Amino acid sequence: MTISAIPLDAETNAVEMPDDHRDELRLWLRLLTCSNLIEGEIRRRLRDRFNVTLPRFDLMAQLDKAPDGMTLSDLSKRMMVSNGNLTGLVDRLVASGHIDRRVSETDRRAQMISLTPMGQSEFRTIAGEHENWIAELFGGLNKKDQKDLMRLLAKTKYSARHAVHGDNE
Amino acid sequence: MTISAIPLDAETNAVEMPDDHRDELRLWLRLLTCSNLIEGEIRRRLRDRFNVTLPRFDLMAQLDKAPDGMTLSDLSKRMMVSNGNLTGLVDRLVASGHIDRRVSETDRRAQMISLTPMGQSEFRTIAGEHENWIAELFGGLNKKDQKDLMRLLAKTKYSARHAVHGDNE
DNA sequence: GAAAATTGTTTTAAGCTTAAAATAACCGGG
DNA sequence: CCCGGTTATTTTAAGCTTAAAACAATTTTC
Repeated sequence: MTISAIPLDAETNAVEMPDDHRDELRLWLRLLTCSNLIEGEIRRRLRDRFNVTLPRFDLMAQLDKAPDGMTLSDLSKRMMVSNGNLTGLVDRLVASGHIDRRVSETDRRAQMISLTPMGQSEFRTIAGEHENWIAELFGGLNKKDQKDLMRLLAKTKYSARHAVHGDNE
Repeated sequence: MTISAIPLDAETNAVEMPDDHRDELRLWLRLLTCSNLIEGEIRRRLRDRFNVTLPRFDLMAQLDKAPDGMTLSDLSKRMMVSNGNLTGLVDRLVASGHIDRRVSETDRRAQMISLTPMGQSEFRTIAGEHENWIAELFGGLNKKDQKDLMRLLAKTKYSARHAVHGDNE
């Protein structure tokens, strides 16, 4: 079967239009808009109501799941940010008394980072509110919408990862 | 009809669980992951292949759609970033010869920003590639998936906007 | 037409972010 | 034990981002 066997369909004015990817572009722009809209509102509320930034909150969320603490490298992988970024973030959270850093007992290069009691208590208060905000922001979607969106985003994530890493990782 | 008329269903162990919003939280985390994954890859490719940042590219994209130029305020609204942010971004793009700024003839406070011929030509090269990257990243979704996702994201956007602005705007 | 409100832009201070280079400690042979 | 490679972290330089304050020009209102 040669290429010429494929019949030309109604859309074959394709001479001046190598590939039309405008739909994908619009999809991406809409995804980005949603993400930015929600993230922006979360940042705003965290700042206004709890005087905390999103990166600080994210870091504390990771630590809350690891009662025994984590190293900077672990945090860096989990949060998908650079090591250097974390150095500064951790410095500021230590300074504000939310987290503790102590040199690992088994590896003098590494530091174990953990929430202070104050940090944990403050985080949990914020996290409770945060969960309500998210529910509010997604309030316009019914359970079926949520399920469908979840599935399509899983597919999107897989698709993007595939394109990013070329199958491996 | 009083509240007591509502029968207790199977899920009513709700005593220790005021509202369960974990599904929405997972949905949000997945949306964020998708967005960050794709945006990160786009940033990386823009930098590696064209030595340009995403904000610069976004700014040029706005200008490309407005041949007669735009003011900083217009750009600020379109791009949804702060004015102060734009001042710096524009400074750097003027310095690199991609855009022009001239005082508005009708309003001495305002400046008209527009692409230089070099800026436009460079932008269009990049934009072509960019569109292909997006198509590649979303390649795992068929047309129906894309249509469904588009619809659900529209709903999400509406829902979030509603929660952000409380109906108005 | 002058005061008041609004609009357009810049400055400032603080924090976030990255890549790349530097430093330091570990680990696995030989 | 020491050499080379790896891993953990920090530093550096540059750019992005914001909110708030400042300033300047325009428009509105009386």
